[in-house]
Amino acid sequence: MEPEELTGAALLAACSALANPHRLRILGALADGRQYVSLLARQLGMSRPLLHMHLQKLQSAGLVKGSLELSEDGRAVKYFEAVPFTLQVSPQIVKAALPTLPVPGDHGKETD
Amino acid sequence: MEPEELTGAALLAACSALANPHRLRILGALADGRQYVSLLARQLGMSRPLLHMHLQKLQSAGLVKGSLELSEDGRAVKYFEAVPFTLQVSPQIVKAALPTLPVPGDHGKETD
DNA sequence: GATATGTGTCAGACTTTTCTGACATACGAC
DNA sequence: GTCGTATGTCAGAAAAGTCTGACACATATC
Repeated sequence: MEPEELTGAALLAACSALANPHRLRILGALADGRQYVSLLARQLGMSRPLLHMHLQKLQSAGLVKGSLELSEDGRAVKYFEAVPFTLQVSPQIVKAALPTLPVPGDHGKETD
Repeated sequence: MEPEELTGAALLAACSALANPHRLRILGALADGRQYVSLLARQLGMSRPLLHMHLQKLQSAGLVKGSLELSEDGRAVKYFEAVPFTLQVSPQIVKAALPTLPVPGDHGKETD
């Protein structure tokens, strides 16, 4: 996530993912190390479907990474870990990312 | 906005302010230099009330600064400029900011 | 079998954000 | 006065985001 390859879409996705107190807490908790969903939900005091949704958004932005594994006793366990990114934002960086920012009323498809 | 003084509330406010394509465009446009509201609205192709709202959010987060001035011919003109900030975010930085992140279900007032 | 653990997903309600159109003010020029 | 510029604000609609409760599955243990 160096400034050179920071697209407007990636910047927007990252900021949107970080624009929620729950997701900040989740990311902060994963900074210590990987954890699986159900336990993380108990630690943070939130419902599992809700945590699932927030993790999904964080993963879509590339801020966390999940991997489904099989524990020794055979149960499926999904671990999440924080991606070691460093996001840097300044007015100039935002300006540089604008050309790759999707237009709101644009649905792609117009390459005639 | 050095990491040392980045509170959870400030981080959340900044990310929330940046989590919108219009506001990214506004901030990018102001990276070139100051501009007044009505002209900026025409340049960005958005309604003035809408731009006003977005500028308000950017200002609340401390990302832009507005100043109402009197032009030479006596008309009131409000100029906005980008604050020269540099926001840096990483899992560790988020974790460090968590203690100063307001609790969702907290309305202050409970110091009995 | 029943109970515990883990996984994922869905509909619907609720809340927040976004956006428009209309209204208000003030000043200068015709 | 009327027209143009600038400013700010408001109510209400529309869209997006958030959250819960229930459902599904699988595996291990009692």
